[in-house]
Formats: sequence, structure tokens, C-alpha cells
Amino acid sequence: MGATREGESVIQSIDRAAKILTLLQGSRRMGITELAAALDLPPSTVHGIVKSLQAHGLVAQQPSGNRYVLGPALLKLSSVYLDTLDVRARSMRWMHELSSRTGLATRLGAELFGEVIVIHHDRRPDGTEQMPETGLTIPSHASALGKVLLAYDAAHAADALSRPLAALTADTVTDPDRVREGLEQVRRDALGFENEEAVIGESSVAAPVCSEDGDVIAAVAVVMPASEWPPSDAVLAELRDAARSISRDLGAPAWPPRPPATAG
Amino acid sequence: MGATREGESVIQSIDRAAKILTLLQGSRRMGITELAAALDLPPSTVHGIVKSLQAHGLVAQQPSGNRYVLGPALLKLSSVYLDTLDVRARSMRWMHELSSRTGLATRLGAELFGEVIVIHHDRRPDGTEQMPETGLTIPSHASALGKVLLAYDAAHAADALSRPLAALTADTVTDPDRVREGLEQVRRDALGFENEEAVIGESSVAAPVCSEDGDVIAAVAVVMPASEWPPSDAVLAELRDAARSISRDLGAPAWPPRPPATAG
DNA sequence: CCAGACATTCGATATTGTCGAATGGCTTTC
DNA sequence: GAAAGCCATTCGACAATATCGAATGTCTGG
Repeated sequence: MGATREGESVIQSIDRAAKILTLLQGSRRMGITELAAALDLPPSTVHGIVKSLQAHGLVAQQPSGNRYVLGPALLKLSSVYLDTLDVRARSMRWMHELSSRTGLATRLGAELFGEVIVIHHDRRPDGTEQMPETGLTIPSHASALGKVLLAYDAAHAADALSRPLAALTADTVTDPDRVREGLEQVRRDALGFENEEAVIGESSVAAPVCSEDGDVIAAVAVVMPASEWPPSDAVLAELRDAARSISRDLGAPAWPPRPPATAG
Repeated sequence: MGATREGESVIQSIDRAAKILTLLQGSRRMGITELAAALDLPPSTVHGIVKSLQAHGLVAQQPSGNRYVLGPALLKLSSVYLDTLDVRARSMRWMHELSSRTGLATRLGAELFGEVIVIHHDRRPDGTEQMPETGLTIPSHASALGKVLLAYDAAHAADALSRPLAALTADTVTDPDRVREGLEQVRRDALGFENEEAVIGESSVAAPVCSEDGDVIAAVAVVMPASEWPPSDAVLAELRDAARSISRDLGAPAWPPRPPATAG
């Protein structure tokens, strides 16, 4: 085959397969006709694709019979994916130290298609039960991690701020221009703040993590109950130390990073 | 298209795409020609597939340029996959309680293509740094989780014990028949044991988790340093309680489960 | 017991992925 | 510093392949 139109030259069936995975990612469990309707394709076509995915464990049909869900093979794949991430490996001990010292949960995030995906998560050191957050995605404009990543990555910012911004709480900033204004402060301080903008009762601060060639490739955050807002200077200092240590481990030439020239 | 031969009727390009993902899962980073050689396909064909996967974030090429790795989209997909698992959601609080009471790390595992995949992991409650283990896969024959799952699932056992069993440590049982013998004890006690058979210095005990219709769909384990072997009766009792509680939450009619009739 | 909805199978068709050769970029070697 | 080799990438023709619509089977609800 090959591209019929300019721009895209993706293999049709793989493209459709990926779309099916994305669809299942959104609405947990779907039937064949449901998927077919969503993709505007005949059910038999969708059936063939789903069965092929199922053969590799990428989707599974639940015992109930006629509904499909994402499959266990994805878990193994993602586990290996995480292992390939230098950033994550180098961050873990610093994040654990950061959690211990501040008594707060910490997150490491990177960009994924205009959102932030949590690459590592270290829980608050008290013994309470806490959901694992690795793999979680958060809108960039409503998170401290996201603001930091937006501030240093023009492409990410252009992508994320071009579409309508969702209001997750009453305090979410949904005006792209106001978000952009906030980014200047982030670049100045090398710290991004967020107070109940994503989740009610939860606030966070993030700092950039730089790679060998000086690019901001990730961000670390401390997450705290909104009742503890604003964070003490001690916490901010610990956060900065952690971000600097990780960046240093990665071979970054400098920290804090230089804001991109394009960002005037 | 459709199946040319009996048995399989998977879509070729999707099959190849999945194989590429599996290949990248094994050897972290690979080039196009390397993949092409492994699949015995022309590089141009592989290139097209890889690019299609890349467009959806399922693979990524590392900055270095010419090598491909698994992509971040897998992380989000697996995160949603985990959320769809009833077992996991119901297990979390009981596992956390089990960890707190015993002071040991706990794991929840299910079957994936003849191996065991860790679906949830609750760390030891001391403050030490511990790797997240969710997503890890372990050979069934060398783990307590695996032994339990094998004992109650004939298909899994047939699958897993048909191929050569890897020796992970000096104590790994690699003779299929000896493994099978061990399973009778597992069915009798509803507990599977493993002492340094997978990892040197680490031992574990597992118990079955049953679904609504009485099938064993997962297993819970406590993991301890080999120096603490054998586990106390108190620990075993806590483990049984946790397994029973989870099964009850899932609507299981009975616990311990009845061994399958086929297993005579 | 019947009706409807849905998953699934099957076979013909042409759309589509595949392949081999040619190009371009990069690193290595002498 | 120039050349050679390796590897990713692009292109276009071909026919193998995925797609589609209709028919069948299966389950659920009335």
C-alpha cells in the first residue's frame, strides 16, 4: 500500500489497531459493534483486528463473553518500557530521599502527546494506603509537572495549549494566555506551582530535570495536601536539590536550565 | 486476506507489529536491520511497521537516532489495564493490611502466557528503597505465585511445563515431573512455597484468590528474606486470611477452592 | 418460545501492504 | 581529510493481503 495522501504513511491496519487500543483506553470495556461504530468501520473488519490483538495478549475478552478490554501483555511491555528509561533509574534514589526528608509523595513526569505521564511515584512515607500513580496522565495546564514541562518545551506548549483546556476543579486555569503568562514565572524560578488546580485538596510543586545535552526531559514534583499549602522554603530547597542531583547524575551541564530562546 | 493455513487467522501486519514489540521487550533497543534480521523480513517492511507504531507512541526512537525502544503510550495503556482489573482493586486494601501486619512485601500475580505477571505490589513497610515490581514477570515453576496458579489451572500447567524450565538459582526445580508432584501439596494446603528458587536470598509463600464462579484467577504472596525462612504460622495465617478476604470480596462461593477434578 | 442484537464466519474483490532497488546520512577507517 | 561501509529511509510496481457485505451462529430478554 503506501500513503494515498500526503503527510501520513502509516500502515492502515496498524493504525486501526492502535486506535482500537486508544478507544479501549478511554471506555474500559467495549463490544465489537461499539468499536466499529466509533471507527466507522464494518464490524467484521474490527473483529479481525481485535482477534489479532487478542492473540498477542494486547486485548482480552472478559469472561462475560462479548466485551473486550485491554490485555495483560501491555503490562509487561510497559514494565520493560520503564526499565529503559535512564531518567527513571537515576531518579529513584533521589526521589526516595526527597520523600523521606519532606514526608511527602513525589512524582516524576514526562510529556506524552501534550499531557504529562507519571513515570515514577514514591509514596508518602507514613504507612497509609496510597494508590500507585505510575502511568497516570494529567493535563499539562493543570499540574505543576506540566507547567514545568510546558515552560521549557515550545512544541509541547504549542500542542497542549492549542486545544480547549479542561477545568478539573474550580481553580483550574483554562485560558491558554493566562497559562502562558504563568510559564514565565516558572522559567524565572525553575519551579512550577499548582494549588488545587487538578484535584481538590491536593497541591504540588515541580522542578525541571535536564539531560546530558541540557534539555528539560522530565520534571520532579512533591505532592502535598492543600492544607499544607504553601510549601515551606525547606521543602522547596529539598525539591531543588533533588532536581539538581538527578540532572547531575544524567550528565546535565547546568542546573537550573537556561530558558529556551524562542520563549520571549 | 484471511488465513492461508488452518489454525491462525491473524492479520499479518498486526502480527508482525506485535512481534516487533515483543522483540523490543526482550532486547531493549534495536535498529531496523536488527529487527528485520530477527523477523526474516526486508528492512523496508519493518521500517513501515515501526514508523506506524511510532506514530502512536508505542515505540520511540531514542535521541541517539538509529535505535528504537518501546514507547510511552504503553505506560498509559497498562495503567488503564490495571484499572480494569477487579481483582486488583479489591486486593489492594487487604494486601496493604497484610504488609502492615507481617512487615513483609506482598505481591498479587496472574497468569500471562505460561508465566506469572505481578499485578500489584505492596512494599515492605520499613522505609527502605524498593523497586516497584508491578509488571514483573516470573517463571511459574520457580515462584510461589506460579505454583499456586499452576496447581489450579490445568491449561496453564500444560503450557508452562511443556517447555524446558530455566534454572534461576541452584535451588530451582527444573524437572517438570518434580514440579507437578509439588503441586499436589499446593492443592492440599492451598499454599505454595518457594525458598530461593527464583532469586537468591529471597523466599515467598502464596495463596490462591478465587473469582465469583470459584475459579482461581490470581494468587497473593508474601515475600521475605531467605534468612527469615521458614515463615511463622502467624504469617501463614495472615496470608490465608488475606486470600480469603479478597476472594470473598470478589464473590467467591468458597475458600479454599476445590482442586480441579482433572488433576488426579 | 420467539425476536432482536450481537459476535462471528466466509468468500470475492480491489485496496493495501510488501518488497527490492536506489538514495541519503552518518560513522569509521586508512 | 577523503573514502568506504553501514544503516535508516524513500519510492514505485506488483500481487498478496486486508477489507467488506452477507450469511450464520449464539446469547439475552420479552
